[in-house]
Amino acid sequence: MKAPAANRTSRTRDRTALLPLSPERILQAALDEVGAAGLAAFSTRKLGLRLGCEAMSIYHHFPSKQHLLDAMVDHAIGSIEPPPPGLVPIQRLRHALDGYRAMARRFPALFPLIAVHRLNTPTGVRYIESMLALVQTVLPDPELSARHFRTLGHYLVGAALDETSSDANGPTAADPVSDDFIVRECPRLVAAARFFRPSEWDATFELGVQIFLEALRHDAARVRHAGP
Amino acid sequence: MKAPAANRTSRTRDRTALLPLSPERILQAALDEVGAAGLAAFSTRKLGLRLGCEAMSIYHHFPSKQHLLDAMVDHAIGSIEPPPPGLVPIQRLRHALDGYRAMARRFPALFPLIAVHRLNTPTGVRYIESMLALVQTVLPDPELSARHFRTLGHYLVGAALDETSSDANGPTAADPVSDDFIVRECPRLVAAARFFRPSEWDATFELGVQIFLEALRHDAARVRHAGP
DNA sequence: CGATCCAACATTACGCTGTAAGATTTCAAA
DNA sequence: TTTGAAATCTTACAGCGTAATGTTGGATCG
Repeated sequence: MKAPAANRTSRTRDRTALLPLSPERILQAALDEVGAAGLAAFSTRKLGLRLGCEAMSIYHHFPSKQHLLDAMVDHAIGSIEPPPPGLVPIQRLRHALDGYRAMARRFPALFPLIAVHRLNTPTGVRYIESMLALVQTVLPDPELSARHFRTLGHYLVGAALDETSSDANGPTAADPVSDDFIVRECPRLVAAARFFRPSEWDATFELGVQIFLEALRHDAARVRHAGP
Repeated sequence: MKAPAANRTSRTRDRTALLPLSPERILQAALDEVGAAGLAAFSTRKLGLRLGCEAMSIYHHFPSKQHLLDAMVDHAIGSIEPPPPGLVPIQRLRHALDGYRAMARRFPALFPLIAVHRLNTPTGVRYIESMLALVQTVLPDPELSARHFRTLGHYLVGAALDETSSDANGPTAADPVSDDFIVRECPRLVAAARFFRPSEWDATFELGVQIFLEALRHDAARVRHAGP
């Protein structure tokens, strides 16, 4: 009364022999799928298709789709390269900032999720701790270092979000404004557009980093001057 | 053969008499619904429930849910208060930055969408143009003003996103790290947590603004000194 | 007046989603 | 070989956006 079991069995055996399901393989496939089709189109059924299994089989390794998404974010955060140890603190901080941006560029389709995600996993808090430690090395004052760390983070997330979401991932306005309108009403925007192109992103990001590091140095000198 | 028409008709008459559907009313109800239940739970059916109509009736006023979401973002951007005109440029810019943050706090549940949204509507590009004009008033150089505008925007979005998404809206890690772990492994984070509380957000945001405005002033002076 | 037309709203239906519940298969250990 | 547990599949359900189609009530016209 049921479908031919032989067919199903053989497929299953082939799969389990060649491609046993595992959290690692599922995670990698999920990252591939999001990278290829985008966050919005990511579904357990499509992931099952990519993995060669049914959607529900995934739930044996991840209790929910949210857990899988969390694992993806965790993987991305964990993939951020630590700055090289042989440099002065402020240069290590610079590398750390570049490392975060590089992560965003490695996972552009996932980044909108990363930006909004609370980093309350071991990987996440460890990353935060390491960045905070780096800022405190440059600026030992507890309050100022905490605030600088926060504002630096805000700039980082904002910049990475802009660079990744303008890629192709963010929702596009359903009826965008015409070029005519922009040319007619926004002369400054038209003139500045030249510096908004992707080829200019590196330089613009660098300017922001420069501004923050300069402010950090300045406050560090001020604190050193005020008290021991 | 159909359901009693009298019942349906009377309900319809009551509704059209008391609450005629319109884009404005739908938009307001949508903003209320998102504010109350969050972006993730926002659906055309629930919106219909709130409006006292069927889900499909909404489509007579908005061609798709995406159009409605775009209208919400547009409304939020359009609600940003322009800075008072009687101040020196840098103080107007300061007010403009506060105005953006105030908007984010007015629409915390919607902001994750705003942050990722391309502002390519008349309202959006006009807002960009006005902010760019403000930056150029302080720093006339075309390239530097364009880059400063961008980095300022990145900081603004990052800060607002952090303040709103930590509210309650962002996805929460499915199995968060224990407090024990944090206390054991992240001494700096524990020490700094005091400055991460919501009561400290104003001061931290102000520090970031200060840093950027100081950099703007500095570059403006540099440009004035270099050429006419 | 009745006929006509149309904007506004409702109904139904389709394919998609996440996932709960239960059946089934696979495989190692006893 | 039997047993037990782990891994996978099947089925089913409620909810989603929305295409297609119905229905209705009021304005416009002869």
